[in-house]
Amino acid sequence: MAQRDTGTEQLIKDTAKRMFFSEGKLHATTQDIADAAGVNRTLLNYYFRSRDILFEQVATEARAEMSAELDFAFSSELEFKEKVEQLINVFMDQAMKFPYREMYVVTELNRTEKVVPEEKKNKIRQFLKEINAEMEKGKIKKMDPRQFLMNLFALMAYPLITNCLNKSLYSINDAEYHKLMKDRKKLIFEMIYQ
Amino acid sequence: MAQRDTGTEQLIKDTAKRMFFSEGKLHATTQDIADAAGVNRTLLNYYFRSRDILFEQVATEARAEMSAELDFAFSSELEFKEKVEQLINVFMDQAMKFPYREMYVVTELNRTEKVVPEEKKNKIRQFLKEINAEMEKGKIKKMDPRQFLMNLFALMAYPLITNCLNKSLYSINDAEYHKLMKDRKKLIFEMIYQ
DNA sequence: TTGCCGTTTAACAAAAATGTTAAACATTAT
DNA sequence: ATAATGTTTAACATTTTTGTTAAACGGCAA
Repeated sequence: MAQRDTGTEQLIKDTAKRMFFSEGKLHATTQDIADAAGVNRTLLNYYFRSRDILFEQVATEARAEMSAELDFAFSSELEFKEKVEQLINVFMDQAMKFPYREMYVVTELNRTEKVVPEEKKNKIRQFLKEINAEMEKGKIKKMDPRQFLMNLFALMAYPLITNCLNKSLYSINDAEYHKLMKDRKKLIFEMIYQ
Repeated sequence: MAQRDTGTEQLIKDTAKRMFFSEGKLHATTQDIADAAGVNRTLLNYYFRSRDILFEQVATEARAEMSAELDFAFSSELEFKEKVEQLINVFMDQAMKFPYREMYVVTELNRTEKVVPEEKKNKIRQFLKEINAEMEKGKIKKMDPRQFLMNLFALMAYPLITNCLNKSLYSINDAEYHKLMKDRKKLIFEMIYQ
């Protein structure tokens, strides 16, 4: 059998991801995506059968990619301090590429009433314990470990979500913004870890 | 002439705001809003002529409300420290009511390519100077004042945007979440101001 | 009452977005 | 070459969402 695979299916998915996650075009229609990918809209139906299936697939892969990132950092064998450092690095690099991905996943959660699988909750619980242990050791400021985690993710994700607004507010271009975000990695670490 | 004013126009706007800003239902259609408001969909056209006009009006009012909040805190006559304290209070109270409002404004900015008026940029610049002065005085940790501002807003806004996810992750209910957010005010202040 | 006028409704119309089909196209194996 | 098969396209159909119209309703003033 001839498996031709012109890469169109992947192109469509990548284009959808770029529009949703990089450009924040949350209202993109199938036509918008087809145009951006430079293909006929019918191909979206040919490859994915329906808009909903395409969108669901994109969302599922996004969740999986994020999970993989976080798991990588959460369950590495490093010391807590290095683990946090790695988490910041990995997460922010990804968030710089796909600033709206997390927001997409979050609002998707809102819309579809999906639940977080128990397995992931366990990983979080495990990490919360590690945070707590580090606090007991006096390495980081004592607080509710959940607050610590929220702080960490807030500091990483938020400035990238508000990318556009910030560039406008501070009258800076992409390059300057990029530098600001790169500097942020260190700054967040110092702020969190003190 | 008889001005009857049954309050329907306001009801529709308030319902739209609630769905967008409180419930995060960004994909709500006119029918969704009419249903939620318990009115006939035609009334949306009667009062606002078109969906776009209604949405634009809602977005404009949202921007104005946020501006008002921030101006109130930014240009008060308080000392810097108290100003920050007030900002946290005002902003977080609002963000607890309308967790998705800021995100709506931001993505709207993304979609419509609106620019931030010079007047607002000036207010920010002014505040950045104050931040800088406070750093010079050694009251707060030295860093790029823009990073300071991003930190502040990140810590305030993000956990409320990810409301749903957090409640699920930490297996907590609305009341507990509310308490967590209340505690956060103090925590953010300490973290920022140290 | 009766007519006015703002409000509300239902039925219809138009537009936008999505989905389906059949045929054209292109590559590979035979 | 040509049959087979995966890919792409255009035309059409359906569904969803939005917009319009005319008529009904209801309070109030003349």
